[in-house]
Amino acid sequence: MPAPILALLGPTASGKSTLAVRLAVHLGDQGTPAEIVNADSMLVYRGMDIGTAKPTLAERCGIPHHLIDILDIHETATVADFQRLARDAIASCRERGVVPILVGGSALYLRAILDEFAFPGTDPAVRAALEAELVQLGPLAMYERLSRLAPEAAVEMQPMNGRRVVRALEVVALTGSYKATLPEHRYALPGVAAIGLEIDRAVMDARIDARVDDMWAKGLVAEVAALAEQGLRDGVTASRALGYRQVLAYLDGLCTQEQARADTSAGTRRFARRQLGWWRRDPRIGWVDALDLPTPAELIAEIDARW
RNA sequence: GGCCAGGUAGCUCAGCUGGUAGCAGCGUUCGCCUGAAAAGUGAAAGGUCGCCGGUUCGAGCCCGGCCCUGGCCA
Repeated sequence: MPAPILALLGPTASGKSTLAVRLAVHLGDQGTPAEIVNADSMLVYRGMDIGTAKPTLAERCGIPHHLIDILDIHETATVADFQRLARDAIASCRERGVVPILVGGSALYLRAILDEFAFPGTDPAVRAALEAELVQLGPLAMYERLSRLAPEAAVEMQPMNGRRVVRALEVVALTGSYKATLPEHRYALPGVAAIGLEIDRAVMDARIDARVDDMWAKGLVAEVAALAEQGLRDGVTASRALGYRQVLAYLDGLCTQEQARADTSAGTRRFARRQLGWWRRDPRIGWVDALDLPTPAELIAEIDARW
């Protein structure tokens, strides 16, 4: 009988990381070792600690955490790579009789890991050329091209969404066709129990504001300034992270520090709402109240019962 | 107390010489999403135009009074 896979998800600042560690510690005490597999797109970056609310070593309570601090800020994280790494980490846990607890707020990453998700290939040269054209010609011209090359894919897409249009054109160039819809809600891996943390909107917003203030108090600006010295601006993904992008704007003299703080808050609230949209229509998730959390024992009992 | 500016969507504002209020920005709500996803994108809902009266076929826009806000002067 294979150990189950636990997946813990929820919007930013809902308390996922803390709950995950408590669950892992509890399971360990029960004689079933558990380890945490990160499913958060930004925790992978070394040096990005304050702004990502990366759990500290002390907060990890000795529980091994996989896929944290695995990339340099100038490297580009991608779903496909992450899918492979996370599945490897999960497989490794199961081989060792360890329960993997997948924790994260990157909805696409979670789906890519747990569901039947196959990514067509990529080609850096093709991609770079298309991206250059996007800048040059604008999204509408690219969309028009896609309409000619793959009309069935184009109708599924929004003309102004240059990012998606470029990727579609890349895949068409490489394989001749492109399918633009997400797969069914069906796990590719056996034995998954997904738990979502739900939290009152007003409380969530207040927590986000408090967390952003806390990041500032802990020295986010200094962290970003130091990373900027190391080339953060060149990191395609890392430089876009919430908090980092806004502080970079401040450091570049584009806004005041107070404006950067407010923008980080607003951006994070928007992000949290977008996260919720992904999970709202996923019927497999069992929701628990983040403000009235069950004890680890209760949660495990409920998961067992539902199994 | 006097002078000036202003009171229009939750917020910031637009509104040409009076003709059923603006594809406005932000926010909110809802949606999309396959190699940057803490990214990228679409849609919708919100207004007795400070209050009262007048002029007019018709007033956010003109006239009078009142209330409120900011600035200047006393």
